[in-house]
Amino acid sequence: MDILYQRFIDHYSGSQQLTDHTKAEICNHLSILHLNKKHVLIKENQRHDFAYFVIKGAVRSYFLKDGIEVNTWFALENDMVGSLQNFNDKPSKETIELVENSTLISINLKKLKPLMFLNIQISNFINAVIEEYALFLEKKIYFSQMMHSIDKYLILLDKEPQLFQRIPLTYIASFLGITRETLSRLRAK
Amino acid sequence: MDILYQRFIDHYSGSQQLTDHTKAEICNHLSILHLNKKHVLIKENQRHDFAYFVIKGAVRSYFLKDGIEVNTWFALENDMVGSLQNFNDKPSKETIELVENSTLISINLKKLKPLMFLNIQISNFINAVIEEYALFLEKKIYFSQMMHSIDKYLILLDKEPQLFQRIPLTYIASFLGITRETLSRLRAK
DNA sequence: GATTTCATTTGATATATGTCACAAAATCAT
DNA sequence: ATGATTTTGTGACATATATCAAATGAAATC
Repeated sequence: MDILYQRFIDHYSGSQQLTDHTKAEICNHLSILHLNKKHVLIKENQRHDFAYFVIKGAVRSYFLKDGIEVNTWFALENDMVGSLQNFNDKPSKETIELVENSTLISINLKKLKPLMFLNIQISNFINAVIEEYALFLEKKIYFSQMMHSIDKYLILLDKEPQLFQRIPLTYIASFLGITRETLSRLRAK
Repeated sequence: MDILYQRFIDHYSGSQQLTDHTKAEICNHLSILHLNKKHVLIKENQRHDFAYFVIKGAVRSYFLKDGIEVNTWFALENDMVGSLQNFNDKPSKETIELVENSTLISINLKKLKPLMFLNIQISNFINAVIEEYALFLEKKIYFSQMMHSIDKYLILLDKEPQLFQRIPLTYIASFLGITRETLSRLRAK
């Protein structure tokens, strides 16, 4: 098995030991991709069969609100990107686009998902992926309830300093829910 | 099987047909509770073994930020409340408290969770619960990214009108991330 | 390396929301 | 019912952030 696939599987198998057979079944639905900056993985309002795991690179998610891009998050190495909507055969609410030239693993959800009704290890594996995602969303919500944007800025700077090296401030400001001018002024301190 | 248990199980079994044996296994870990307004189901920073499904009543979740309650959501009939943290044996980040006298089903996570490694139907059942929760969180985040609070107010009024009948405006304002004074002024239009 | 494009910073002003103080209304407990 | 408590509404003013405009700085393209 490719070492990159191993890395993806290890990242989500947690306490559970997967048999070689299960690992092979999962790998059947994985592929490695090399794609360039600005490439769009998932388009808002479209159905897609794939989710992606970032091996190397940076990715952003955003949706359009009154014609303006609202950035919702940034994924770096070992993060998973995709849409739970897609997992349920519904159109994505977000566009997902590369911010750097990146190496990704694509996961064929359409083919992997039905296996969860046949293979309990795969069911628990998918469970782990969704659970990690839900914990991540909880953190984001907690964060978004901070009243002052200066607090949000400082926490983000503390918890995710890499973002400020790799993601344009315009996108970060949008994620924080403020204009780029305001972010610039907060930083001038 | 109690009809209320049936209602809870049906709500999450979705496409999947559960055998009577599986249903019985789940029911072993359910109980019905009648509790009064202000009763605290889950305390911030404490571990708990239970999640709850609202049969009748209203519940709020909040955490303390600089000594101030920040309300994070309100659950009504057929909603599930609890903490993913508890599901992973970690202390809850939120306090969950009844806003009305309520009837609830308690779910013993500590005992139910290990069964997901033994019974694939239970694994998929738990999967459905967590997935619905994650979709709900996604909606909340989308909502929280609305820039103007007037938009948030109007959307909430449209999508969740019952909240305004049953949940004090102070709590709703806190959830919207504005003061009660500001909410009061928005409403005066 | 020069040119174009994109990202960031700074300034002046307008607007939205917060804060504090208090009044009015609704709800609760006795 | 009555008074006490909680919830909601209104006013005056302070502050944070948005908006618009322009300058500077950095990165990509040729």
